[in-house]
Amino acid sequence: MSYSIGQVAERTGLSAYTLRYYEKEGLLPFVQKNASGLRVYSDSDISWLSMIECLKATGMPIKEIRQYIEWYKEGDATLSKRLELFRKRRLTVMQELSKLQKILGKVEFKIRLYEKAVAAGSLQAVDGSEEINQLREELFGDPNYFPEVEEKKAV
Amino acid sequence: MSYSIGQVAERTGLSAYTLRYYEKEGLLPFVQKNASGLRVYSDSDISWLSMIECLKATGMPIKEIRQYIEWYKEGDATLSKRLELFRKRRLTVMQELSKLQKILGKVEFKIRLYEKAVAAGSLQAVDGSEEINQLREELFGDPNYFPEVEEKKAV
DNA sequence: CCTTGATATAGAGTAAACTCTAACGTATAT
DNA sequence: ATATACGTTAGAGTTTACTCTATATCAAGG
Repeated sequence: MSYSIGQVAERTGLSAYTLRYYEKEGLLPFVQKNASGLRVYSDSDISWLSMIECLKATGMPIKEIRQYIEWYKEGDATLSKRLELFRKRRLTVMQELSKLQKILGKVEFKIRLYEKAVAAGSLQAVDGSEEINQLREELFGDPNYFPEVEEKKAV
Repeated sequence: MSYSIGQVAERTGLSAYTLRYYEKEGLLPFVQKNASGLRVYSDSDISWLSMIECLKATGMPIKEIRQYIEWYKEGDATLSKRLELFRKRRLTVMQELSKLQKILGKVEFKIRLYEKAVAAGSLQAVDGSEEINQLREELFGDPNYFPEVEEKKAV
């Protein structure tokens, strides 16, 4: 099947502006144009977009995604570079997952705190309480925790 | 304890530029200045920074963090607004976690694919294979999956 | 043929979150 | 007391990823 830019925009949730921008940035080197210069997207282009969105979701900037696509175009000589790239992405995603788990714990602590505060009609009445302090201790240990700095200390 | 801007930068991993920027944006309304105009940070300011970094990690923009801080300054009248804010943050983080889990699956699929390709010395030799196609099917169903669009369909 | 709507290009504009510069004041160790 | 490091402000600059504008061409129905 083949698709117009509008159809691809509809299907992917990206705007036509964004699709042209991606192409200009070298992320979609395989999109064809017809005799009148209109873009014609194939199913393969849709797959590429799906992969691009995946890499973007791992926190990868557009420049690096272009690098991956250039490696792809260079063929089997770059297989191990691409493997290494995906391994790095896996590490990034796993770190982000564990960071977000901790963040979720902190947010849930705040929800419990504010549920109590709303019930009591006052934040001060509950913030220093035994129960809340113990919970805070369990969740954080150090109440002022800066993960970025901890990582540097660990290295 | 009290700290200079440089000490806070060291401790939090944020630059002094960023700390001043946060203050200008209304995120740190409690930082004091001494007689000569130098900033003096307290432990409470460090706690606020820890909370700000937490909210930022949930994907919250600075404008909305300022809103939260303004609600805090308004006192107990805004308790339920703040509770609602944290509940929304919890939802956002949970959605991001589940998105990242899916992304991780896709990245791990690519790693397996490229491990085989590196071993075979060729991507084509493995990409269409039974084993890989089955794995792809199990992992994705639809090979071109656009979560943002799916969400819209679901609503 | 004409209108309407989609698409083309080049290039300007936007938003967020920093990041830095310039010119000047403060703190402290020799 | 003076060099050096650290801090102040206002405001300009940067980066990323879009997002839009202006102007022109293309496609399809009446």
